[in-house]
Amino acid sequence: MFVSATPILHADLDAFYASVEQRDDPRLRGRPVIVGGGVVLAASYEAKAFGIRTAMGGARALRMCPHAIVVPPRMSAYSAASKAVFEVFRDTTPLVEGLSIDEAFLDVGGLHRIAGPPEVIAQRLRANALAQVGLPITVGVARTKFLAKVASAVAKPDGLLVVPADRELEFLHPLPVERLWGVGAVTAAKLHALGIRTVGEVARLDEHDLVSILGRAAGRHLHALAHNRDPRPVQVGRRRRSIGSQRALGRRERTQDDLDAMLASLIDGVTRRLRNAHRAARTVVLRLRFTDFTRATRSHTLIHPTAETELLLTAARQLLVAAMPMITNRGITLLGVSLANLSDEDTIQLMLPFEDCEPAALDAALDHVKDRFGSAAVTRAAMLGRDPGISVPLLPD
DNA sequence: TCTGGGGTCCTAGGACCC
DNA sequence: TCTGGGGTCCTAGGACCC
Repeated sequence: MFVSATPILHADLDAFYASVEQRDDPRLRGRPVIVGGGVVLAASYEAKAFGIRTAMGGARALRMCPHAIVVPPRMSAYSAASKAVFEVFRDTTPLVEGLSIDEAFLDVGGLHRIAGPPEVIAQRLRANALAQVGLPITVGVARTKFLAKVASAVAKPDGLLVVPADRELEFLHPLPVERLWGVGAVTAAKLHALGIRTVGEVARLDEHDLVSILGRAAGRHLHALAHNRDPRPVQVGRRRRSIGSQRALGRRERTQDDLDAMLASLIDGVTRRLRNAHRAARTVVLRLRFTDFTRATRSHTLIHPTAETELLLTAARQLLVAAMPMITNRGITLLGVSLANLSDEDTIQLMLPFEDCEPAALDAALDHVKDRFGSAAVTRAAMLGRDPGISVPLLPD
């Protein structure tokens, strides 16, 4: 009996921001559109035909295509469009794993009987996205996530590509190494230096050799992908692991007061998003970029997670003050902040040093927490073993 | 007009603990 | 007393992705 392997769809919106602009303004349709200003955030396929690429400087892009239309980004419109498309995805199957604002994996393994074969499902998905949201999507279909993603990249724009289970390596091995997920400029250069240009050539390498060239994780990862071994399932409900915000500053000199004000506004925005997401953070990361394009990060981890602006701002300020000599020396061009080590907002955990975990000390800590949060609903948790602590469900203000 | 803004994951060293 | 192994956490940096 034929048992079909779990088919996975990778759905990818084409030139996402630019497509939204063309959808919302008929005058932009069929014309080269650049979203962004100083830097190209997205380019329509008409613009890409002139060689314009994402992250390219705006001036250079306009030299390549002087009649391109430049529109400022409208992030809220893209966010709304993304939500609408993800609704279409979830109407197809509940097993949707979002990868970014404009792409997702769909596990359609159990759907054959009710919805037909994967290519039919994929075709319908494309039609629905276009009819219901007005945006073109490209879909790749394969037995593994990785191959589905490669297939959609090969098929775009506005395409559909199914990689049959018995033709996988035939499809994969002639492709350039850059198609492997996780191969960027640096890794590609390393491989090229060894005369390795195709996925098939990577597949002929020993895993051990690949690890010695690229490091443990990257080596193993690439070796597996080159043989199309990718057992990762589609995961629903993955949670964000950090929230951040940054601002490019140009090359002007900045005083510490300028930077401090900017930091306050970054923290304000980011903590707002944190609270909206009902999360709390334990680690504050300060991100810096300098005139020579070197970067630095400075981080501090708090004893317990918080979503309070003041606490996080204080920590960020201390990092900034400590970094001032470096900033003065090298000239800052970007200031950013990101919050990591996220947890759910409705619970905070107080971790006590092991030696303090006698009943009396725990009771004292409990009282402190009750004072602080005025909560009668404080519960003790995880008091045994190596990780004693107190878990506190926060009451709404 | 040299290079935006949002993320993820991995590595490596030091501190600390058992 | 000395040495060592194994584990976790924190910090900083780097590669990569869209």
